[in-house]
Amino acid sequence: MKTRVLIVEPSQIIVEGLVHMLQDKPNIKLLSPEYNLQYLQERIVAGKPDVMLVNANMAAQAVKACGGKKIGVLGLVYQYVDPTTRSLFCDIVDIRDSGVAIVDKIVRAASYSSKPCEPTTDRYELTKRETTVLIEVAKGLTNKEIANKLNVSTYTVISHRKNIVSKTGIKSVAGLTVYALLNNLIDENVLE
Amino acid sequence: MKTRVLIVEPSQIIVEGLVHMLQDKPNIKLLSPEYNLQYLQERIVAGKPDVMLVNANMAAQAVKACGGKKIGVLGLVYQYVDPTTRSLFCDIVDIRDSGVAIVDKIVRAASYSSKPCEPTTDRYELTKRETTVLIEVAKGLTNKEIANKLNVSTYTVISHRKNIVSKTGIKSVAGLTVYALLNNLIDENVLE
DNA sequence: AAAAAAATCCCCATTTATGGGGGTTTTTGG
DNA sequence: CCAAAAACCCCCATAAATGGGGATTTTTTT
Repeated sequence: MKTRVLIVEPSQIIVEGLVHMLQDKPNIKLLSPEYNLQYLQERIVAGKPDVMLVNANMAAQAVKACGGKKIGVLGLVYQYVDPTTRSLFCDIVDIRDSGVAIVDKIVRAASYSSKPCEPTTDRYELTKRETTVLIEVAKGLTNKEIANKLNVSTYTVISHRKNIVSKTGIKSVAGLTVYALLNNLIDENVLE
Repeated sequence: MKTRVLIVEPSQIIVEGLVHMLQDKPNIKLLSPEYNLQYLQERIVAGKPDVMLVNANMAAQAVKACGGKKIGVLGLVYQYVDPTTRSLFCDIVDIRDSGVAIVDKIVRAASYSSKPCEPTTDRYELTKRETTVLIEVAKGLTNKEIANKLNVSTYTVISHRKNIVSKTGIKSVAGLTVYALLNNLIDENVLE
């Protein structure tokens, strides 16, 4: 029986590429792809995919959308993905993977789907303020500069930073920067 | 007359995607794509492309390979590309661009190619030691830790860091981390 | 072999950051 | 309205980084 695959990916190039690489495989039935998350839940109900191949940046929403259903969720990765996000997926498809490798991962994910991808537990979450502070840290501002920008005392900024560190477990500015980058909190233009 | 386009991109998915998006366009003639840089120069001589669409990570080599020839070089970008690399290209094709946008950029790049893409001048360069220090900084190590790892005194590490700052103009650890990430000096696994 | 560049090392004063502790005031959700 | 969470503020000691200033020894290039 064919594995039903739903691709969820905003890039037309990649969707086209995947479709043309997978469409004639004997053990795969491609559902028509989704380019965004808007109607994902409806698509899942209607299409009954066994496996979803999802842009890694849409990780959390996609996993939520399949809400307990037995769907193997594969992350589609362009470049950098943090371990936390990675752990949401059964497996990772890298954009540089060969066609054979991708088919292989899809088939394996389908068998995975007997145990549904349970949303990972105990995920910390940063508060609004912590997130804004993190962003400024990742932009390279000092505590004093951040304090001025946010109109609070440096004590407050330091407090938030302590919380960020204890929640994420990341101590260094470098690590926090990567974290912010990976979570799309900042982009390449931070390099003044 | 059709614009001759050479795609240089290691990812099969992306190449397939681009080929299927571009192959039937009336004003574009696709040369068979290259997946790596090995025979690029020969391919350029043989195929006489007007435009090259090149993975941005291969920027420097690709521009060098077209050595003064009148070729419009477009950078193909997955995610993050630093301004310096960006400046090597006539224009940037983002992986999320639509088919129409890509065709448009190709056509414009073809007219560009009357003035050949001259490699940017005055590029500073980090020395070997500076680069290794930068990498460790971007991994989040302290000067002391770096000194131990490299078996030099912290004074030396600090010296190197001063040089890095004066050469790159980037003062913060956050900025240096982004820089290292963009230049593929470190990868996602830095998040312990 | 001489000059230039890279790599190494040192000191000092000042600024920032870290890690620990303690709080109060707003906001938010039930 | 009340409890919990978030946001805010403060102090201290220590660690680390920054921004100046030097210097010597290796390597590399000419």
